[in-house]
Amino acid sequence: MYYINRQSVANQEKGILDPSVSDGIVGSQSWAMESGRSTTIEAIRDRRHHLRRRLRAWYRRNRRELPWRMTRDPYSVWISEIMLQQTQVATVRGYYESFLAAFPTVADLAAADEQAVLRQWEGLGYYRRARQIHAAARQITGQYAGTFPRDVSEWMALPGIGRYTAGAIVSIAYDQPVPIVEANTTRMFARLIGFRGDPSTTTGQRLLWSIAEALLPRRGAGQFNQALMECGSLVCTPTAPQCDVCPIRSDCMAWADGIVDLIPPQKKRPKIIPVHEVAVLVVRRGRVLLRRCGDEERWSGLWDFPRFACAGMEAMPDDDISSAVLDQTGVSVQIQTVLTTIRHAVTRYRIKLDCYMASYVSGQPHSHRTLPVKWVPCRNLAEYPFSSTGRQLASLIDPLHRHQR
DNA sequence: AACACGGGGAG
DNA sequence: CTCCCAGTGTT
Repeated sequence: MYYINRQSVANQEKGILDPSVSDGIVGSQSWAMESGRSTTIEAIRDRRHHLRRRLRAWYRRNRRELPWRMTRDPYSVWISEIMLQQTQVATVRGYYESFLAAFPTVADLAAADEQAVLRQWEGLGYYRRARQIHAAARQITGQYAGTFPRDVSEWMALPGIGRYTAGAIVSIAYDQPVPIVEANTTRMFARLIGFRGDPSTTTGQRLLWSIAEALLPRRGAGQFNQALMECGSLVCTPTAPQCDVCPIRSDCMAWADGIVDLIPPQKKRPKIIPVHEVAVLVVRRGRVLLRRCGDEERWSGLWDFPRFACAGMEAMPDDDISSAVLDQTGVSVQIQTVLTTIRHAVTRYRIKLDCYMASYVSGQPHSHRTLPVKWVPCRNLAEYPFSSTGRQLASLIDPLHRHQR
Protein backbone atom coordinates (compact mmCIF):
# COMPACT_ATOMS: atom_id res chain seq x y z
CA MET A 1 0.00 0.00 0.00
CA TYR A 2 1.82 3.01 -1.21
CA TYR A 3 -0.44 5.93 -0.59
CA ILE A 4 -0.15 6.96 2.97
CA ASN A 5 -1.28 10.06 4.75
CA ARG A 6 -0.58 10.73 8.38
CA GLN A 7 -3.21 13.42 8.51
CA SER A 8 -5.92 10.89 7.95
CA VAL A 9 -4.58 8.04 9.95
CA ALA A 10 -7.60 8.28 12.19
CA ASN A 11 -9.92 8.23 9.23
CA GLN A 12 -10.06 4.72 8.01
CA GLU A 13 -13.04 5.52 5.85
CA LYS A 14 -10.74 7.49 3.61
CA GLY A 15 -9.20 4.24 2.59
CA ILE A 16 -5.73 5.46 3.39
CA LEU A 17 -3.43 3.04 4.97
CA ASP A 18 -0.80 2.22 7.52
CA PRO A 19 1.41 5.25 8.15
CA SER A 20 4.28 3.22 9.54
CA VAL A 21 5.25 2.35 6.00
CA SER A 22 5.29 5.99 5.03
CA ASP A 23 8.93 6.82 5.62
CA GLY A 24 10.09 3.85 3.68
CA ILE A 25 8.24 4.64 0.50
CA VAL A 26 9.32 8.21 0.08
CA GLY A 27 11.95 7.48 -2.47
CA SER A 28 12.02 7.31 -6.21
CA GLN A 29 12.58 3.59 -6.07
CA SER A 30 9.13 3.06 -4.67
CA TRP A 31 7.31 4.51 -7.63
CA ALA A 32 7.58 1.76 -10.13
CA MET A 33 4.18 0.45 -11.03
CA GLU A 34 3.82 -2.97 -9.56
CA SER A 35 0.94 -5.17 -10.42
CA GLY A 36 -0.83 -7.02 -7.69
CA ARG A 37 -0.29 -4.26 -5.17
CA SER A 38 -2.03 -1.00 -4.59
CA THR A 39 -0.41 1.78 -6.53
CA THR A 40 -0.24 5.50 -6.06
CA ILE A 41 -2.45 5.93 -9.07
CA GLU A 42 -5.12 3.71 -7.61
CA ALA A 43 -5.00 5.67 -4.37
CA ILE A 44 -5.41 8.91 -6.28
CA ARG A 45 -8.27 7.38 -8.20
CA ASP A 46 -9.90 6.37 -4.94
CA ARG A 47 -9.71 9.96 -3.73
CA ARG A 48 -10.58 11.63 -7.02
CA HIS A 49 -14.07 12.77 -6.12
CA HIS A 50 -12.88 14.41 -2.94
CA LEU A 51 -9.88 16.02 -4.63
CA ARG A 52 -11.96 17.37 -7.50
CA ARG A 53 -14.57 18.78 -5.16
CA ARG A 54 -11.99 20.57 -3.03
CA LEU A 55 -10.06 21.93 -6.01
CA ARG A 56 -13.13 23.18 -7.81
CA ALA A 57 -14.50 24.84 -4.69
CA TRP A 58 -11.17 26.52 -4.10
CA TYR A 59 -10.99 27.65 -7.72
CA ARG A 60 -14.47 29.12 -7.63
CA ARG A 61 -13.43 31.37 -4.78
CA ASN A 62 -9.85 32.16 -5.71
CA ARG A 63 -9.51 32.25 -9.49
CA ARG A 64 -7.93 35.30 -11.03
CA GLU A 65 -9.80 37.18 -13.70
CA LEU A 66 -7.34 36.77 -16.55
CA PRO A 67 -7.99 38.12 -20.05
CA TRP A 68 -8.05 34.65 -21.61
CA ARG A 69 -10.61 33.49 -19.08
CA MET A 70 -13.19 35.81 -20.61
CA THR A 71 -13.79 33.47 -23.52
CA ARG A 72 -13.68 29.88 -24.68
CA ASP A 73 -13.08 30.81 -28.28
CA PRO A 74 -10.51 28.27 -29.52
CA TYR A 75 -8.48 30.92 -31.31
CA SER A 76 -8.10 32.98 -28.15
CA VAL A 77 -7.37 29.93 -26.04
CA TRP A 78 -4.79 28.78 -28.56
CA ILE A 79 -2.95 32.12 -28.63
CA SER A 80 -2.94 32.39 -24.85
CA GLU A 81 -1.62 28.86 -24.39
CA ILE A 82 1.23 29.40 -26.82
CA MET A 83 2.17 32.64 -25.11
CA LEU A 84 2.05 30.99 -21.71
CA GLN A 85 4.60 28.36 -22.67
CA GLN A 86 7.51 28.89 -20.30
CA THR A 87 6.25 32.41 -19.74
CA GLN A 88 4.67 33.79 -16.62
CA VAL A 89 1.09 35.02 -16.48
CA ALA A 90 2.14 38.56 -15.60
CA THR A 91 4.31 38.76 -18.70
CA VAL A 92 1.66 37.42 -21.06
CA ARG A 93 -1.20 39.72 -20.04
CA GLY A 94 -0.22 42.70 -22.18
CA TYR A 95 0.96 40.68 -25.17
CA TYR A 96 -2.25 38.68 -25.33
CA GLU A 97 -4.48 41.69 -25.62
CA SER A 98 -2.41 43.53 -28.21
CA PHE A 99 -1.90 40.39 -30.28
CA LEU A 100 -5.64 39.74 -30.50
CA ALA A 101 -6.22 43.39 -31.32
CA ALA A 102 -3.73 43.11 -34.18
CA PHE A 103 -5.02 39.73 -35.41
CA PRO A 104 -8.62 39.29 -34.22
CA THR A 105 -9.23 36.03 -36.10
CA VAL A 106 -7.22 33.15 -37.44
CA ALA A 107 -7.92 34.48 -40.93
CA ASP A 108 -6.33 37.81 -40.02
CA LEU A 109 -3.33 35.99 -38.60
CA ALA A 110 -2.95 33.79 -41.66
CA ALA A 111 -3.16 36.79 -43.96
CA ALA A 112 -0.50 38.74 -42.07
CA ASP A 113 3.20 38.91 -42.89
CA GLU A 114 5.45 36.89 -40.63
CA GLN A 115 7.32 40.08 -39.84
CA ALA A 116 4.12 41.66 -38.55
CA VAL A 117 3.50 38.66 -36.32
CA LEU A 118 7.04 38.79 -34.99
CA ARG A 119 6.60 42.47 -34.25
CA GLN A 120 3.68 41.61 -31.98
CA TRP A 121 5.89 39.04 -30.30
CA GLU A 122 8.82 41.41 -29.81
CA GLY A 123 10.26 41.06 -26.32
CA LEU A 124 8.25 37.98 -25.43
CA GLY A 125 11.03 35.55 -26.29
CA TYR A 126 11.01 32.07 -27.83
CA TYR A 127 10.28 33.65 -31.19
CA ARG A 128 9.90 30.30 -32.86
CA ARG A 129 6.48 30.29 -31.19
CA ALA A 130 5.38 33.28 -33.23
CA ARG A 131 6.55 31.73 -36.48
CA GLN A 132 4.86 28.46 -35.60
CA ILE A 133 1.61 30.21 -34.69
CA HIS A 134 1.71 31.93 -38.05
CA ALA A 135 2.45 28.70 -39.92
CA ALA A 136 -0.30 26.89 -38.03
CA ALA A 137 -2.79 29.65 -38.82
CA ARG A 138 -2.07 29.21 -42.51
CA GLN A 139 -2.44 25.47 -42.12
CA ILE A 140 -5.79 25.89 -40.38
CA THR A 141 -7.16 28.28 -42.97
CA GLY A 142 -5.89 25.93 -45.65
CA GLN A 143 -6.56 22.32 -44.78
CA TYR A 144 -9.30 22.99 -42.24
CA ALA A 145 -10.89 25.84 -44.21
CA GLY A 146 -10.64 28.08 -41.18
CA THR A 147 -12.50 25.72 -38.87
CA PHE A 148 -10.47 24.61 -35.87
CA PRO A 149 -10.03 20.89 -35.31
CA ARG A 150 -11.71 19.35 -32.30
CA ASP A 151 -9.55 16.28 -32.13
CA VAL A 152 -6.61 16.54 -29.75
CA SER A 153 -4.34 14.61 -32.10
CA GLU A 154 -5.11 17.00 -34.93
CA TRP A 155 -4.12 19.92 -32.71
CA MET A 156 -0.93 18.14 -31.74
CA ALA A 157 -0.03 17.78 -35.40
CA LEU A 158 0.15 21.56 -35.73
CA PRO A 159 3.51 23.28 -35.24
CA GLY A 160 4.22 24.52 -31.73
CA ILE A 161 1.48 22.42 -30.16
CA GLY A 162 2.57 19.53 -27.98
CA ARG A 163 0.77 17.33 -25.53
CA TYR A 164 0.20 19.99 -22.89
CA THR A 165 -1.00 22.72 -25.24
CA ALA A 166 -3.29 20.40 -27.20
CA GLY A 167 -4.85 19.14 -23.98
CA ALA A 168 -5.30 22.65 -22.65
CA ILE A 169 -6.96 23.85 -25.85
CA VAL A 170 -9.45 21.05 -26.30
CA SER A 171 -10.31 20.86 -22.60
CA ILE A 172 -10.81 24.60 -22.20
CA ALA A 173 -12.36 25.41 -25.56
CA TYR A 174 -14.41 22.25 -26.11
CA ASP A 175 -14.60 20.83 -22.60
CA GLN A 176 -13.15 17.55 -23.73
CA PRO A 177 -11.84 15.28 -20.96
CA VAL A 178 -8.16 15.52 -21.87
CA PRO A 179 -5.48 15.81 -19.16
CA ILE A 180 -2.65 18.32 -18.94
CA VAL A 181 0.70 18.38 -17.18
CA GLU A 182 2.75 21.55 -16.90
CA ALA A 183 4.98 23.33 -14.43
CA ASN A 184 2.33 24.04 -11.79
CA THR A 185 0.63 20.68 -11.86
CA THR A 186 3.97 18.91 -11.97
CA ARG A 187 4.95 20.52 -8.71
CA MET A 188 1.58 19.98 -7.09
CA PHE A 189 1.26 16.33 -8.16
CA ALA A 190 4.81 15.53 -7.08
CA ARG A 191 4.09 16.93 -3.64
CA LEU A 192 0.66 15.33 -3.48
CA ILE A 193 2.13 11.87 -3.87
CA GLY A 194 5.43 12.64 -2.16
CA PHE A 195 7.43 11.87 -5.29
CA ARG A 196 11.04 12.79 -4.63
CA GLY A 197 12.46 11.72 -7.95
CA ASP A 198 13.09 13.92 -10.97
CA PRO A 199 9.71 14.73 -12.57
CA SER A 200 11.31 15.50 -15.91
CA THR A 201 12.52 11.96 -16.57
CA THR A 202 10.51 9.62 -18.74
CA THR A 203 9.27 7.65 -15.73
CA GLY A 204 8.49 10.85 -13.85
CA GLN A 205 6.48 12.15 -16.78
CA ARG A 206 4.61 8.89 -17.17
CA LEU A 207 3.67 9.02 -13.50
CA LEU A 208 2.50 12.64 -13.65
CA TRP A 209 0.37 12.10 -16.74
CA SER A 210 -1.22 9.10 -15.06
CA ILE A 211 -2.16 11.24 -12.10
CA ALA A 212 -3.57 13.93 -14.36
CA GLU A 213 -5.62 11.27 -16.08
CA ALA A 214 -6.78 9.68 -12.83
CA LEU A 215 -7.99 13.01 -11.48
CA LEU A 216 -9.62 14.23 -14.66
CA PRO A 217 -13.42 14.57 -14.51
CA ARG A 218 -15.56 13.53 -17.46
CA ARG A 219 -17.32 16.88 -17.46
CA GLY A 220 -15.87 20.29 -16.78
CA ALA A 221 -12.35 19.18 -17.59
CA GLY A 222 -11.35 22.62 -18.83
CA GLN A 223 -12.36 24.33 -15.62
CA PHE A 224 -10.77 21.56 -13.61
CA ASN A 225 -7.48 21.73 -15.48
CA GLN A 226 -7.37 25.46 -14.87
CA ALA A 227 -8.19 24.89 -11.20
CA LEU A 228 -5.19 22.58 -10.94
CA MET A 229 -2.87 25.09 -12.55
CA GLU A 230 -4.22 28.00 -10.56
CA CYS A 231 -3.84 26.17 -7.29
CA GLY A 232 -0.32 25.12 -8.22
CA SER A 233 0.50 28.66 -9.20
CA LEU A 234 -1.02 30.51 -6.25
CA VAL A 235 -0.86 27.98 -3.39
CA CYS A 236 1.56 25.19 -4.21
CA THR A 237 4.35 27.62 -5.09
CA PRO A 238 7.99 26.63 -5.68
CA THR A 239 9.16 28.38 -2.51
CA ALA A 240 7.11 29.16 0.59
CA PRO A 241 3.99 27.26 -0.50
CA GLN A 242 0.77 28.32 1.21
CA CYS A 243 -0.05 24.96 2.71
CA ASP A 244 -2.23 26.56 5.37
CA VAL A 245 -4.82 27.45 2.72
CA CYS A 246 -4.31 24.47 0.44
CA PRO A 247 -7.59 22.76 -0.47
CA ILE A 248 -5.98 19.33 -0.80
CA ARG A 249 -3.54 19.45 2.08
CA SER A 250 -5.26 16.58 3.84
CA ASP A 251 -4.29 14.31 0.95
CA CYS A 252 -0.78 15.67 0.51
CA MET A 253 1.96 13.13 1.18
CA ALA A 254 4.68 15.77 1.20
CA TRP A 255 2.79 17.74 3.83
CA ALA A 256 2.22 14.63 5.89
CA ASP A 257 5.90 13.81 5.78
CA GLY A 258 7.08 17.38 6.23
CA ILE A 259 9.04 17.32 2.99
CA VAL A 260 7.13 19.87 0.94
CA ASP A 261 10.25 22.00 0.59
CA LEU A 262 12.22 19.07 -0.78
CA ILE A 263 9.82 18.50 -3.67
CA PRO A 264 10.50 18.82 -6.47
CA PRO A 265 14.30 18.53 -6.24
CA GLN A 266 16.26 21.38 -7.75
CA LYS A 267 17.21 20.88 -11.35
CA LYS A 268 20.86 20.72 -12.19
CA ARG A 269 21.39 23.69 -14.42
CA PRO A 270 23.89 23.89 -17.24
CA LYS A 271 26.99 25.91 -16.58
CA ILE A 272 26.82 29.57 -17.54
CA ILE A 273 29.35 30.57 -20.18
CA PRO A 274 30.53 34.20 -20.23
CA VAL A 275 30.64 35.64 -23.73
CA HIS A 276 31.83 38.95 -25.06
CA GLU A 277 30.15 40.40 -28.13
CA VAL A 278 30.33 43.62 -30.10
CA ALA A 279 27.46 45.40 -31.85
CA VAL A 280 28.02 48.28 -34.25
CA LEU A 281 25.55 50.97 -35.15
CA VAL A 282 26.56 52.22 -38.57
CA VAL A 283 24.78 55.47 -39.43
CA ARG A 284 24.74 57.09 -42.82
CA ARG A 285 22.54 60.07 -43.69
CA GLY A 286 19.75 59.18 -41.32
CA ARG A 287 19.87 55.47 -42.06
CA VAL A 288 21.34 52.64 -40.08
CA LEU A 289 22.74 49.33 -41.22
CA LEU A 290 20.58 46.34 -40.24
CA ARG A 291 20.71 42.65 -40.94
CA ARG A 292 18.15 39.92 -40.51
CA CYS A 293 19.01 36.84 -38.47
CA GLY A 294 19.07 33.57 -40.38
CA ASP A 295 17.24 30.35 -39.62
CA GLU A 296 20.33 28.70 -38.20
CA GLU A 297 21.04 31.32 -35.59
CA ARG A 298 19.41 32.83 -32.56
CA TRP A 299 16.56 35.29 -33.13
CA SER A 300 15.93 33.90 -36.59
CA GLY A 301 13.57 36.10 -38.55
CA LEU A 302 14.27 39.08 -36.34
CA TRP A 303 16.42 42.07 -37.21
CA ASP A 304 19.67 42.95 -35.56
CA PHE A 305 22.61 45.27 -35.88
CA PRO A 306 25.93 43.94 -37.10
CA ARG A 307 27.05 41.85 -34.18
CA PHE A 308 29.77 39.30 -33.60
CA ALA A 309 31.65 37.47 -30.93
CA CYS A 310 34.76 39.08 -29.50
CA ALA A 311 37.74 36.79 -29.02
CA GLY A 312 38.58 37.81 -25.46
CA MET A 313 36.79 39.57 -22.68
CA GLU A 314 38.82 42.77 -23.13
CA ALA A 315 37.95 45.61 -25.50
CA MET A 316 38.33 44.88 -29.20
CA PRO A 317 40.67 47.02 -31.35
CA ASP A 318 38.82 49.37 -33.72
CA ASP A 319 40.47 47.80 -36.76
CA ASP A 320 39.23 44.36 -35.76
CA ILE A 321 35.72 45.68 -35.33
CA SER A 322 35.82 47.34 -38.75
CA SER A 323 36.99 44.21 -40.49
CA ALA A 324 34.36 42.12 -38.72
CA VAL A 325 31.64 44.51 -39.87
CA LEU A 326 33.02 44.45 -43.40
CA ASP A 327 33.07 40.67 -43.35
CA GLN A 328 29.51 40.44 -42.10
CA THR A 329 27.86 43.22 -44.10
CA GLY A 330 30.14 44.17 -46.99
CA VAL A 331 30.28 47.74 -45.74
CA SER A 332 33.52 49.43 -44.75
CA VAL A 333 33.15 51.62 -41.69
CA GLN A 334 35.06 53.92 -39.39
CA ILE A 335 34.59 53.28 -35.67
CA GLN A 336 33.63 56.47 -33.87
CA THR A 337 32.70 56.06 -30.23
CA VAL A 338 31.79 53.54 -27.61
CA LEU A 339 28.10 53.97 -26.88
CA THR A 340 27.44 51.64 -24.00
CA THR A 341 27.69 48.10 -22.72
CA ILE A 342 24.61 45.93 -22.39
CA ARG A 343 24.57 42.78 -20.32
CA HIS A 344 22.05 40.09 -21.05
CA ALA A 345 21.64 36.37 -20.73
CA VAL A 346 20.35 33.90 -23.26
CA THR A 347 20.18 30.14 -22.88
CA ARG A 348 23.41 29.28 -21.13
CA TYR A 349 25.34 32.40 -22.10
CA ARG A 350 25.87 35.52 -20.10
CA ILE A 351 26.71 38.12 -22.69
CA LYS A 352 28.59 41.38 -22.33
CA LEU A 353 27.72 43.40 -25.40
CA ASP A 354 29.88 46.41 -26.25
CA CYS A 355 28.06 48.80 -28.53
CA TYR A 356 29.93 51.11 -30.91
CA MET A 357 28.88 53.96 -33.15
CA ALA A 358 30.48 53.95 -36.59
CA SER A 359 30.28 55.98 -39.79
CA TYR A 360 30.07 54.76 -43.35
CA VAL A 361 33.20 54.74 -45.47
CA SER A 362 32.46 52.67 -48.58
CA GLY A 363 30.86 49.55 -49.96
CA GLN A 364 27.39 48.18 -50.51
CA PRO A 365 25.55 45.85 -48.16
CA HIS A 366 25.78 42.29 -49.40
CA SER A 367 23.11 39.82 -48.49
CA HIS A 368 24.93 36.57 -48.16
CA ARG A 369 22.98 33.33 -48.04
CA THR A 370 19.77 35.24 -48.69
CA LEU A 371 20.09 37.04 -45.37
CA PRO A 372 19.15 40.64 -45.93
CA VAL A 373 21.55 43.38 -44.96
CA LYS A 374 20.27 46.85 -45.67
CA TRP A 375 20.05 50.51 -44.80
CA VAL A 376 16.94 51.38 -42.83
CA PRO A 377 15.78 54.89 -41.92
CA CYS A 378 16.40 55.42 -38.23
CA ARG A 379 12.89 56.71 -37.79
CA ASN A 380 11.45 53.47 -39.18
CA LEU A 381 13.14 51.15 -36.72
CA ALA A 382 9.85 50.59 -34.93
CA GLU A 383 8.57 48.75 -37.99
CA TYR A 384 11.18 46.02 -37.62
CA PRO A 385 10.95 43.16 -35.14
CA PHE A 386 13.91 43.03 -32.78
CA SER A 387 14.87 40.95 -29.84
CA SER A 388 14.65 42.64 -26.50
CA THR A 389 18.35 43.41 -26.63
CA GLY A 390 18.13 44.52 -30.25
CA ARG A 391 15.39 46.96 -29.27
CA GLN A 392 17.65 48.36 -26.59
CA LEU A 393 20.27 49.00 -29.24
CA ALA A 394 17.68 50.55 -31.52
CA SER A 395 16.62 52.91 -28.79
CA LEU A 396 20.17 54.26 -28.75
CA ILE A 397 19.78 55.28 -32.38
CA ASP A 398 16.32 56.72 -32.26
CA PRO A 399 16.89 59.51 -29.73
CA LEU A 400 20.33 60.12 -31.21
CA HIS A 401 18.86 60.66 -34.63
CA ARG A 402 16.22 63.00 -33.30
CA HIS A 403 18.95 64.93 -31.59
CA GLN A 404 20.94 65.31 -34.83
CA ARG A 405 18.20 67.21 -36.59
C1' DA B 1 18.42 12.16 -22.27
C1' DA B 2 20.32 16.49 -23.29
C1' DC B 3 19.97 20.71 -25.43
C1' DA B 4 18.33 25.06 -27.74
C1' DC B 5 15.26 28.47 -27.40
C1' DG B 6 14.38 34.55 -24.35
C1' DG B 7 13.13 37.30 -21.30
C1' DG B 8 11.45 38.80 -17.03
C1' DG B 9 9.42 38.03 -12.32
C1' DA B 10 10.52 37.25 -7.56
C1' DG B 11 13.31 36.32 -3.48
C1' DC C 1 23.10 36.94 -7.83
C1' DT C 2 19.67 32.50 -8.22
C1' DC C 3 15.73 29.85 -9.53
C1' DC C 4 11.75 29.54 -12.13
C1' DC C 5 8.04 30.09 -15.57
C1' DA C 6 0.39 27.42 -18.31
C1' DG C 7 6.74 23.60 -23.29
C1' DT C 8 8.15 22.21 -28.00
C1' DG C 9 11.24 20.31 -31.23
C1' DT C 10 15.65 18.49 -32.48
C1' DT C 11 19.62 15.64 -31.94
